[in-house]
Amino acid sequence: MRKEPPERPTDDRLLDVAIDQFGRKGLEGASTRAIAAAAGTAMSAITYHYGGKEGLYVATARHIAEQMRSRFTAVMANAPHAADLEPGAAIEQIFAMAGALLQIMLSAEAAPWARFIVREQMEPTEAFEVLWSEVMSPVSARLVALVLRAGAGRWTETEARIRAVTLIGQILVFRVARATALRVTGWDDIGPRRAADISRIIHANVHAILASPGGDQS
Amino acid sequence: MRKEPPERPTDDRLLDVAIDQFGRKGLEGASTRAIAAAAGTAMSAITYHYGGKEGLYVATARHIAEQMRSRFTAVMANAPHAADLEPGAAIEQIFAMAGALLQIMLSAEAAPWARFIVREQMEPTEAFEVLWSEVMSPVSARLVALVLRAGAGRWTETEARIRAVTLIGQILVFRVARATALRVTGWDDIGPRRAADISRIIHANVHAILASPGGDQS
DNA sequence: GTCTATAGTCGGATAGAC
DNA sequence: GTCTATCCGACTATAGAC
Repeated sequence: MRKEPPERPTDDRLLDVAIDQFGRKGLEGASTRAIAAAAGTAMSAITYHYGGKEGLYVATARHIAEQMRSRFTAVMANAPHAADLEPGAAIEQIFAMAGALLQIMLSAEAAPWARFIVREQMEPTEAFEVLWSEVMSPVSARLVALVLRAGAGRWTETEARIRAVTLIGQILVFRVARATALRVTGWDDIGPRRAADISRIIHANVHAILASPGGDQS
Repeated sequence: MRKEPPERPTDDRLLDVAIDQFGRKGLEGASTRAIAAAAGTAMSAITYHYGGKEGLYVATARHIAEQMRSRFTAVMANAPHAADLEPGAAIEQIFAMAGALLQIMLSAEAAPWARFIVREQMEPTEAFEVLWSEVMSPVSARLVALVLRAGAGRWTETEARIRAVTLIGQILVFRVARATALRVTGWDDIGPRRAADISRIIHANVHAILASPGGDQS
């Protein structure tokens, strides 16, 4: 009876452990010994597969970027161009993006990703460039375009960009300041039911922020 | 000509460097040798003043908590009890708190604090308890009470708490996801003028989220 | 492709001089 | 109160067997 039923490849197992360890301890805090041990292999396997600790670190960023990208493209796949949308339709698209982002942020698998990414926000390395260009840039570009359409001329480009950041912040906070969010709400965890409560309120907030005063009410 | 003009005490200099180093590298990534060297003293000074690396780490959390607490109490000092306020007045109080929080988050001195705190969010240690009880708990308790008043019965306690978290998130994002916020806005830094732009939009967002549909418009 | 063995560096803690 | 000197464990990297 093995721990890894179908015996996944060594390099994949290393990557899984690396996401967790680098996210928790950082590049310098995590040790290759501990990563290799948790992956059930020898430390030198890291050298063989990734060329060393830093190589594994960048590979980790690339893997996270790929995973998040695939989840976003699933949502944004057949979405129309922002420029072609009426303001009301743009808001609907923003609801869809916000919902998807919240779902990713609250999912258990996103926890290790988030830890890794937040570290890169504070002390960006080569890995941040990968995350930005692969995931954040396309997602934020679309969000800004949609906010601009939803504003229907009420906001400048800069104002739309700032608004986009505040929208993202409302969702990110539940992952990035999770410990605090749990204390404030008095929860010990965020299950599907509570996720729905959060989603409902963020939906209401986004609508309140973006809907034009005399516009359509969804 | 000395580097430290009035020759500040060794323990204070160690604390300053520790905030920066622990924030950037984490508890395990930062080295006592590097901290002591940057503070211009010997490593054994850490043992003498703080009992070791972990002692310095907790002392760092305590120092950050004190600094933030003093800034918040300056804002919340003569503020009336939330329960005594009309909804409109409660919103005004929330504007004041949001403005103060944003100012702290955007200040240069908050950058090292934020790095330290965000790490604690992801992997809470004993230090998180200090930060929560000294700063976050009183601030968030007041914010939740104000949101509840601003809602004037429209929201349950839980809904008010979730809303409070989303309000905080809009501000935190500019510190916690600063690297991304700068990319999205296209800025290379956030000066006073841009801080005012952000403040204005957050003000508008808070108003849109909290003001009752038929209520007073500020 | 995965392992063991080992080299060389750097970490935190501590003893003891001043 | 601050320093130097030293111990020893943990780290990354690498060579080489299989």
